[in-house]
Amino acid sequence: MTEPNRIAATAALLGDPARANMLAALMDGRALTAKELAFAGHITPQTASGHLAKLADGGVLAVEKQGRHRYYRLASALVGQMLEGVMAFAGPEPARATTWRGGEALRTARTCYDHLAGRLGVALADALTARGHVALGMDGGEVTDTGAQFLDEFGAAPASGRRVFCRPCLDWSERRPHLAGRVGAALACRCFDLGWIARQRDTRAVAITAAGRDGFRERFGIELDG
Amino acid sequence: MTEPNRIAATAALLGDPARANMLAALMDGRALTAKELAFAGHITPQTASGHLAKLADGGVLAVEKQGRHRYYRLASALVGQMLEGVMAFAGPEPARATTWRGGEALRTARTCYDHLAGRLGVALADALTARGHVALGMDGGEVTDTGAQFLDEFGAAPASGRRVFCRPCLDWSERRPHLAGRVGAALACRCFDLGWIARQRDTRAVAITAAGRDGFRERFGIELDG
DNA sequence: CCGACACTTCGGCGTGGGCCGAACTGTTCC
DNA sequence: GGAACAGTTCGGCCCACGCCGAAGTGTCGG
Repeated sequence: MTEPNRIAATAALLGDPARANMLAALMDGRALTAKELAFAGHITPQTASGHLAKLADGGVLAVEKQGRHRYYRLASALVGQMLEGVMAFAGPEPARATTWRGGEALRTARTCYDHLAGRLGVALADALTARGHVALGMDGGEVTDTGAQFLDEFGAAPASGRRVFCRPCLDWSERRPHLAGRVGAALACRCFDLGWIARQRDTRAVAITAAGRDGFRERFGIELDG
Repeated sequence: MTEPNRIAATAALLGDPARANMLAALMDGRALTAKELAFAGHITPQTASGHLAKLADGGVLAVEKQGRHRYYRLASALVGQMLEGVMAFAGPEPARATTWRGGEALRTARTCYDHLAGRLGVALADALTARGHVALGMDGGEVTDTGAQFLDEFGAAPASGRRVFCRPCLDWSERRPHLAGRVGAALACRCFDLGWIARQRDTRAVAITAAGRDGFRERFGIELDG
């Protein structure tokens, strides 16, 4: 198969509404069962089964059998980045301000594959930038020495070693880059561990707990109205 | 339209072989006429016209009328990055080494939207890294002070100002990151201006000129066998 | 003005693929 | 063992969409 045809085959996998919905549901990095994904795709389990088989066959999803359940998840970080790329382009409804179902919660805080996005995500990036802990641009980003120290203290030290880069990820609701890559993943993971944020059923939106409200204010100076 | 549906609609645009071929032809950043794109997509002009209208309508392509010609090009850098993301995932034929039509030339040196890729692209990235001019990782990259000075002398200074980041772009043939973003674009542009490389008809592969062979050896220590 | 050319629109054909109901496989739990 | 449940496979329906030939619009050149 030629290269463009592989592109087409891959894109076609993402190009069906039911599959796109299922993939969007998996963008929070969790593994879901076939039934849950059928619900996410607004289709019956039989139909979902066919779609999931195609996605797995195409290397987009990885599947893990566990008893009578089958857990599907994005096959690799490359898949997450590919979807991010499409989302960054497809972006939010152009111009005309809409409030769609559950939109406000999603805009406030959500996960983006393995890191945080939405107003919380960009606020974190802004706070770390303002304090000189990270430098972030459209093209790339980097953790400074004080930043590495801060993250270490915070318990979100990315695997140490060479220079630590932050991959920027274009936020589709805020239209600005936020922290992704290893740094973003470590930060999000630590926030979950601290109980500052919590996943919710059937949505990528995350809830900010009372502890989180305090924590984000004290450690990052972030005040989220709402 | 909900967010996943916009993802699906966008991906569906890329998910047709004829359209994927046309987009691949546009990945070198040039603007092509409808007829040229019909050839690239292996379809008749009527069919191409329909596809191009859809792509333009979806914001993927920008069109410019010029006399009786219509020049189509990728609408924005976001489109290029989206396609890069899909290509990075769809990647080369898995494992089994194939030599496809024009494959060797493409593997040696090609353009990737607005920067250089292939063996030449990663060799440039390696050379600049080895000399401490840039630091590049999977997640991000940065131009050092000596690097900024070097690029300035070379005539490929990216718009100055704040810290200069390099966006890494996963090379689908070498499976390693090479220089993209503003830095990669400036570098590629300068190499074209110097006459070190030249575009070729009907392919994204670029030819390395005699001057280029010398130049890359002298300035970057790059010796390309072949 | 008229032919050549680039490109688009229209109309009709064919097929690929999404959809679901029904039936089948495999696991869990009592 | 049998009921309940997750998930898949099968078969048939149907529509969306890609395809091209033919015809229409607009631009260039003599």
